[in-house]
Amino acid sequence: MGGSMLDKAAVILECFSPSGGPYRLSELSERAGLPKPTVHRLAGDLVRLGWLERSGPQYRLGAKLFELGSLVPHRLDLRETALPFLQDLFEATRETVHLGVREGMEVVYLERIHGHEALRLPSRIGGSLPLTCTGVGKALLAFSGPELMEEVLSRPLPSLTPYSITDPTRLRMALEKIQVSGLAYEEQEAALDVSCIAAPVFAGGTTVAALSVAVPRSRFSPAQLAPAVRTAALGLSRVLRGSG
Amino acid sequence: MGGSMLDKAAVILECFSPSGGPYRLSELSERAGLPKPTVHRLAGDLVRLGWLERSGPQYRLGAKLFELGSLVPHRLDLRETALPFLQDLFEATRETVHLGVREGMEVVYLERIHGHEALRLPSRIGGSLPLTCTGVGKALLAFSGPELMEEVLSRPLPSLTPYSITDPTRLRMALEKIQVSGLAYEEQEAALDVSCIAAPVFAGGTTVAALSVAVPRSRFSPAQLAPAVRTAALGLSRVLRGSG
DNA sequence: CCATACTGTTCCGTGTCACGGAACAAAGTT
DNA sequence: AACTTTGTTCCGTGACACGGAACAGTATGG
Repeated sequence: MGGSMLDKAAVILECFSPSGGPYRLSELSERAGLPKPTVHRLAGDLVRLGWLERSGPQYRLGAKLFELGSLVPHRLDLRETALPFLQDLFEATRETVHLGVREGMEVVYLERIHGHEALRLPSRIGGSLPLTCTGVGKALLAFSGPELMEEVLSRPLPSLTPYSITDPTRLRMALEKIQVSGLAYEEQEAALDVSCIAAPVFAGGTTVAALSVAVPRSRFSPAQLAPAVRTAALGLSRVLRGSG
Repeated sequence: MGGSMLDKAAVILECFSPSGGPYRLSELSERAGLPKPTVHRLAGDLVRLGWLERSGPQYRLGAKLFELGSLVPHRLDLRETALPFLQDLFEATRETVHLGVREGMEVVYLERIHGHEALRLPSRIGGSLPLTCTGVGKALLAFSGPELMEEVLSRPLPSLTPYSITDPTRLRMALEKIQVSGLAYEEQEAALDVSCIAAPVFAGGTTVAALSVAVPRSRFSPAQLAPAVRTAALGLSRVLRGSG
């Protein structure tokens, strides 16, 4: 473990997650826990391959990774078929729209579209967050079977804000409400002053994704948003059913 | 060259570009030009790292690559700030919208948004095409300095369709028109039955990107589209000027 | 049912090339 | 100018990547 050259390269690349920011050789060496000459050599190789880029003393992730990452098949397909529905949802609400899938005990965001307003959020395309703190996550969790739900509920619940639900009993009740209504609500559990409403996307009998719309708390009006989110999720589910 | 373990791993991963489709061990071995046991061992390592995924006998690109690829900084920043303008452009035209940057003698697409209509195009997020055959490419080429233009014009011009411009003289004239008008037109040069109109995006005195709208030939009406494309490109340029 | 032609996998002796401490150079800091 | 930290080169050692060969599964078809 931690032996081969590939492992070391992977450790170096993962130093850039999630911050992505540029690092210098020494910082990389420290973060990766590898001796400096080793990082020097490997980073040089990675630059040669286009997986890292170097400007002066700064290393950053390279273009080749973007190219390869864009080809990851399951991600690509879902994103492509979902995009029109996300567009519809955006146009209907003019708010920030998300598409996410479950990966283990986390939600990974595949797409995120928004208008000119900033809306500071912890979500990022390709980034992951706890299932329990976000609208998309709760929608996924509520419809991914009781085993996973119990598994998640049995562990300490992470929190992103003071409003994140950390009490298993409260979370269980919330999830049951979601199962009944088919819609997940979230208020300031992922970011302060942001509320969110999400709906699951089904295909072939299982939950494959969820989409959501996030809005500033002041503008949050569930009655307006709920139908749009539900419509988009159902539309996407229908198309996925047809092709998959 | 072709020596170290990393190089071999890179060769294997690049087998998935641009088709992305799943491959079996033997196919990988052949495509990569590496002996079967070697690919077996390396692919196993790559799976362990999350760079590849394996379902039965099929190998495909893994989730970790998507995650890392989404963090590539220059790409991420530009995409994020451009998105609202792409949305505007999409809403104004309701047609397929592209954002691309130049990389060497090719255009790389960073974003591509569209509605429910399919519109078969060779462009793909993360994918690259010749500068000379696409609207975005021609816009980038026309505003990337005379050295690059001459360099490109001095080489054989690739073609994606029978309508792609392969005559250097004709291309030079087209580029000069683009320089004057600030808009690039393209008709069926990248895909049959698809026309396109593109505009460059400037920041800090250089051309950093271009955006375009692609429409079925039957619906192509430059007078409608040109102002929208120009507006979006100028808006994005202004914001980039402010923050870059 | 066995022959045939593939696949994917394990084995293992060989030799290469990755390794990282140490020494050096370059660039800041006080 | 003395000192600290960073980036880079060197090189002897030994771990481990290598891939041919042999084996084991799995589809085709006589």
